[in-house]
Amino acid sequence: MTEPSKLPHHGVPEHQPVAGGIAARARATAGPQYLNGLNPEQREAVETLDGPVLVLAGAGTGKTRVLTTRIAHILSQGRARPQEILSVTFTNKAAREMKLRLGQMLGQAVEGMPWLGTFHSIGGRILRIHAELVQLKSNFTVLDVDDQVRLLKQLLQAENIDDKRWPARMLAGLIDSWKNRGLSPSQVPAGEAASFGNGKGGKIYATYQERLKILNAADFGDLLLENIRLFRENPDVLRQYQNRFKFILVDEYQDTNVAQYLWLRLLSQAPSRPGRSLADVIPGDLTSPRLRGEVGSQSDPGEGDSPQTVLVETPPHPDPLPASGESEQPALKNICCVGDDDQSIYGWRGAEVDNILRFDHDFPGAKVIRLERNYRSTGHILAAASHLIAHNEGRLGKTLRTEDVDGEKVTVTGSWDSEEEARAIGEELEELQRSGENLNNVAILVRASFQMREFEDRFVTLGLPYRVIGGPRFYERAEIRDALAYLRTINSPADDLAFERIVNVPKRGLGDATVQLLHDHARKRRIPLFEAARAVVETDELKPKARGSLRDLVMQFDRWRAQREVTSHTELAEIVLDESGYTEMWQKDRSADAAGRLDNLKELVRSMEEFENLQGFLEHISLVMDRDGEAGDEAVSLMTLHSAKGLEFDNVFLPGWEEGLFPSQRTLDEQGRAGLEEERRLAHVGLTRARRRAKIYFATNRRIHGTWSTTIPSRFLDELPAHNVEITESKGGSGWGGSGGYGASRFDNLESFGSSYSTPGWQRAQANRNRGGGGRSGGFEERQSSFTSSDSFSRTKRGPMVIEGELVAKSTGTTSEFSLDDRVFHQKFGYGHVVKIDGNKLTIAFEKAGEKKVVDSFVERA
DNA sequence: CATCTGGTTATTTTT
DNA sequence: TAACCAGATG
Repeated sequence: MTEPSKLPHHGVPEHQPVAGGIAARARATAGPQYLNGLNPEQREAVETLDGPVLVLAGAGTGKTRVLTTRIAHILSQGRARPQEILSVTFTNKAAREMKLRLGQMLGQAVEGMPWLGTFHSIGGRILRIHAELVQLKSNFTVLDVDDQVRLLKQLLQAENIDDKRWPARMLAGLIDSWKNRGLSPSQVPAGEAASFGNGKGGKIYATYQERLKILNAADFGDLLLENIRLFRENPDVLRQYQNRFKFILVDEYQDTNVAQYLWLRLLSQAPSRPGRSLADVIPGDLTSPRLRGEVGSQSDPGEGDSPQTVLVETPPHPDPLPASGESEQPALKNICCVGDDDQSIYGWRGAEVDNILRFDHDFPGAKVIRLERNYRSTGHILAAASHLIAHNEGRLGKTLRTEDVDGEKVTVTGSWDSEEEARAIGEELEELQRSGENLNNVAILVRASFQMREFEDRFVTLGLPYRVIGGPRFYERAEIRDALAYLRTINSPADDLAFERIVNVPKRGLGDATVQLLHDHARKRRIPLFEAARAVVETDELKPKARGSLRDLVMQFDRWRAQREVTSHTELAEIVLDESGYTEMWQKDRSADAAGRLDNLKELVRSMEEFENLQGFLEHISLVMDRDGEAGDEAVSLMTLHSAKGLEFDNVFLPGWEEGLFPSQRTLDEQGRAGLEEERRLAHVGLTRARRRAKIYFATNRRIHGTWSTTIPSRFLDELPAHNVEITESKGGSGWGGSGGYGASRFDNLESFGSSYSTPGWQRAQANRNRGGGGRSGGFEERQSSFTSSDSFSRTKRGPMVIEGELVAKSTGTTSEFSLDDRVFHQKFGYGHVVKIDGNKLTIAFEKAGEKKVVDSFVERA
């Protein structure tokens, strides 16, 4: 996998200089080679091997480097063998990155690090080994959200719950959040359990778990939660892992949820003696005030289930030695958590910032090391980001500093509306391009994905290459899941969810009625759906058409299963996709993304090659598949702030800094101050992605859900230090009558922002504004009327704008190879025909997307 | 059983 | 506005 032949230099982060002059260099020569170039704090983080360590690693301070070097250090010091180190990350990408860097550092393949991976993949691996102890078989299926929802829908129907009022999706989210908090069905506080489906929510959660066992399946949450249950109910198993892992390393600790925290806690205790119970393993103190408050406060004190003890679950067998167990504080393992509280942006998904804030409480005697030397951004950018994040209260506090030059100031640009914003950024991008900047060094980071559309439209007209990062992950795409469902059905005939998914895809005339019949049969005879299908085909319960169709399908699957013995799994996949008519279905589909879907299917089959057999492939696919590729050609990256975490670019554009959008009104409404702080961290993450240039934008008018509304510049703008910020004029905005005046008044407004944030009146002004903002849950749209009138105004403005776009296009001077009425295909918009030609600039009427202006190199003849 | 139509609802997203 | 889904229609 990781080739030892990789260039040794490749993995060295960025442009980190050899730290701090003579002293450091002298010391560096003293230690082993791999310690060279670490600054003193990094070095301390690497060399402090004993006891709990928390490394607070600010943005761009060499976090991954510390983590990998620490592993190298442990190995080279002979403190542990590779298989004795547990090293967890959140994403596959991070795990891959670590493997890669480690391989380079050690000059060796890292196959010997079997326990380096994501929480979920490691949890899943442990679970497969001991599957029978949690009522599963080791080849259990990992369900995706789709499967979960489908299953829950069935359960809701069985309970006669109106799924209009109580959507399955909502329950899926609820169950997921319970699992994130480490709560099994019996542990969910009664009040919460009753909050869904007329009090039946908790019951359905329990039934859902039972159904999962019958289906031999686990959802993502189970990979951790069932793991925790495994450990709690089987102390000997837990002990085995406690013994094995001499060192534990955790990446992105600020993103851990309660379940992950509990899992880590269990593993990080020194192994207890055999015969002792859970009380040893989980000291009562584990239920920290935070957890107790969270779990306990939400249920009635009088409930029989005693929610307070939830986290110290009663073991299956009563503790034989409770008294002595309590007083002992079991020794803690050598656990090292790396994270940055200022980059915690996944609170809404269950991450507990508190985990990192309370680290030294949870792990007494922990050593806390701060990495504050930033090797990424220039001075002004770093100062702006630091100043901004300093407005947060719930943080451990770090001050990033750099030895780099001040560089360019952060710019703030106001525009009339979001369209002008996109235009302004488009022009800046062209300017960058002209000045020889590689577009791979440029990113546009938005708060919400709907903002991307405007940029895409603009870039398409400009012919500016861009790529969208994020969006649905590879294995989440419908075509991939369909293909997987076929393979799952072949592999395990009892996988009802998979069979149900593809029974009528492509259309075979087997609709709801047929499926319902199969369900009835299956339930009555307690057999899987597939077997029910086989049986039903023998009866005359179905209409001849459906019956024949179903018989064919059953026979096909029988044939494929037989073929499995004599064919490689990749070949089998091709055969299945072909014979089932699935490939054909997409070939016939004329929509824009059909071609892409076919590509994805090919990619899926190709990726199967890396696995031994079908079984192995299916076990890992849901955990390991992610889109990665896309390295490809030079292009501007377009993504959300969330998906930008961990990345860096020379030039970063940050549009949409407006109240309501950023910070998001919804977050503010739902999470209050905590929500605001998380939004602010998001802003901090955005700014710190930039190496050399950070450019912020806000628009005065934005269309939200189809209606125009006036917006106020984001409060985060007021929180930027005036000294490091420059107000610039929107380039796209200059030159129109009317808008200049508006722009100027905007700037008046802005003029005050720099100096006002620190003035005494600032707080009050801010409060006023907030009140105005808070009270306008409808106010966001309220101004609409005043802007319907301005709509005609802006429409007249659109005239010159379009011409401008054409001028840019004309300047390229080439004549198009297309002619009027040509039928063409565009990657994004699909099929259409040419209605106008202007140099290399085409106007195309798309079948689906309507009329668009597109540069000819972006379309091909259809 | 497939297709059409109207009502509804709008972040962020590993695994 | 637009995209998605559920129920009514052919």
